[in-house]
Amino acid sequence: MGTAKTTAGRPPSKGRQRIEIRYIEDKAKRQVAFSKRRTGVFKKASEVSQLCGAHVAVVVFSEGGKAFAIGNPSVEDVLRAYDPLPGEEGACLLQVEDDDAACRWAVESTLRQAEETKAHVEAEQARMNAFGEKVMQAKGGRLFWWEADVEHLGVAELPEFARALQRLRDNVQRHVDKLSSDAAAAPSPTPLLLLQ
Amino acid sequence: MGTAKTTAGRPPSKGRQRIEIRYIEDKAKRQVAFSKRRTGVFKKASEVSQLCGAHVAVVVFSEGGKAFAIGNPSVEDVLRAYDPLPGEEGACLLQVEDDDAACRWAVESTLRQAEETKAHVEAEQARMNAFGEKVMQAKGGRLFWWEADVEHLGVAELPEFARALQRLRDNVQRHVDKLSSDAAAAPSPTPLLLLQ
DNA sequence: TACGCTATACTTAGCCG
DNA sequence: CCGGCTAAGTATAGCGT
Repeated sequence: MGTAKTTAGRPPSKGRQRIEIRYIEDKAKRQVAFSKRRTGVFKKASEVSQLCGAHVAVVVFSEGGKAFAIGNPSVEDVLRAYDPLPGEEGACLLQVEDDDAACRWAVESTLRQAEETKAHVEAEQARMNAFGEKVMQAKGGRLFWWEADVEHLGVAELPEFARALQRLRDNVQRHVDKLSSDAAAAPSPTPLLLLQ
Repeated sequence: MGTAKTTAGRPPSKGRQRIEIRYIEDKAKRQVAFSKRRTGVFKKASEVSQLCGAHVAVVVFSEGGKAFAIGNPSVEDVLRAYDPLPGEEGACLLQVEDDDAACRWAVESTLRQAEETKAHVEAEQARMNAFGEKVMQAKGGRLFWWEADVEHLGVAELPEFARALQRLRDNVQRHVDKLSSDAAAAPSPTPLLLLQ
């Protein structure tokens, strides 16, 4: 008895232990975990792709800056479809009143999207403009996108989101006011910010 | 006894059954599997990110053309790092996994690649849906769909839109309150990180 | 269509070679 | 670093609500 671990010389392996999903401080363990889990994620991704005929791309950068990627039909194709990879956007002018980092990110994305496929976007907008239906609902017969999203937001992101909405609402109000009074003036008094 | 294996009125559930990793013909099952597994992949990806401090991006297109994505620090950041911009020398070593699995789907999906061309166009639409799903709050972008709609909407429709936004904001506020009280009750130091 | 449940298949932490 | 082993933790297929 005592510490009799049984199996005399070899402990029967403690088997998988529960771990917290926090940064693994131990470098060796971290690297092993990365290797194993990266494989796991890739496998899962491939399964989704095969089982559901979905197009997927996964890109992972290790801390060492090494990149690993997998994709169906190919990483490039999927990423390109998701975002027409930047390159010739150049500088763009747009109205911005927030210097928040998140805002910049969003704006950049939006710009790329608009620049690259303005026509498609407009076509889609025309469809969404079925405002008579409701400013666009999520496709899956879900609630409005904002309702669904709010529930998925983390507590840290909510305040920022709330602020964003406030600004958006103000924007709308501005448009209302503009349309109510007059729409002949040219948009010049608006502060312009240069983003790249 | 006889066939009495049904535990009276409730079958004891067959539990998880083994399935082949091949395209699920049954549309309903396929959709369910997609939904569940997409969540699973995202979770795994986020775990790799957290545990190993790795940057990761996952983009998934459902057959319906709906896009889903997650990324740390952000999908765009990771993708941009992955794809060396013409002029911005990405000094990152690129190592594409040449796994057996990888090749397999690539081959199989090559057949669907033909239709992929069309998917490119639909991608724009999908991308916007993705934004909705992930709540990318583009604040000042002038060309974001809702903004564009606003400009095209008549005076009569704006109030309704504004109301919708108001409702949204209230929704957020409610959620914030809820999370705040929860946080106060439970001293959980981890509110919820990014990555769904 | 989206969840919740249960039994199981699958993934993987800890070790060793 | 890669691969194998074991046992325990997770993800999920099939159903029901």
